[in-house]
Amino acid sequence: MGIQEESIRKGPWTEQEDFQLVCFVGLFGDRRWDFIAKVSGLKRTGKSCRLRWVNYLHPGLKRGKMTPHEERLVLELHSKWGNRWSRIARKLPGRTDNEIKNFWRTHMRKVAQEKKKKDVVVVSPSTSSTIDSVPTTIEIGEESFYDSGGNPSEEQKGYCYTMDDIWKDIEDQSTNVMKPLCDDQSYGNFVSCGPVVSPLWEYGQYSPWKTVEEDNKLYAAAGMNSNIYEHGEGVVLITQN
DNA sequence: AACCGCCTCAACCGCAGAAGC
DNA sequence: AGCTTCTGCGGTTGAGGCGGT
Repeated sequence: MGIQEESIRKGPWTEQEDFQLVCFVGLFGDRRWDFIAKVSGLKRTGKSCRLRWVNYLHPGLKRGKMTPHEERLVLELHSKWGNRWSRIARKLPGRTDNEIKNFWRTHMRKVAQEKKKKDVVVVSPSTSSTIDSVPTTIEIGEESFYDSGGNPSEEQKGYCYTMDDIWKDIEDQSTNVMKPLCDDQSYGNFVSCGPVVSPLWEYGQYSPWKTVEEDNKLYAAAGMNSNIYEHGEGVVLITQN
């Protein structure tokens, strides 16, 4: 309570705020969010800063629609782990738990609606609080997935772990367009990661900044000597700190 | 052109566990 | 060992966009 909390900003982030956050994460790394929130002058909570970074500003993020492979992987992993979104996200480089969560909700809604249309009656003891109409059994093509309703059974019995092929596919795809960042994911470590592919922001649509020039300015202002090249559908960022 | 309903996704909240002191 | 602070996770919400009528 008090004066401090009254001045805390909420809601959508502005370009200026993004800029400040990128600068300070560049300086101090992506840890100690309360500290970053304080020293950056952002009237945001550390939590809010972290979320903005993780879900939107992180340079390893892959934007845009999920590929069929990714969708399939999400479904498979959800059938295995339930609503462990962050755990699932770790298996999809460049995707956030939030993104996967959103995808799942959308997906489940669609499935539920299609089920309704087909007039298939499914008993639903699901404990999910968000998707009431989600059936326990979801049929996609020839396969079935079991919604654990956020109460996953670790390694479902009888489940054959055959994700390797799918995962390999994803990796093969992703090596051309993006690489996961190394463990220490601060901007300051770009160089040690070698050339790093930037977020696949589509300018004017996903990028918080509108042009390559603006991006270069931003990273330069953040103390990062970088060159951004447009490359097909995405944008490649090479830092030379 | 205006309205309406649905969909998407960014951002919030509360909670739990980890880490630090 | 116990308290405080930080971090991460999962659930939820609401604004804005979009398509249909």
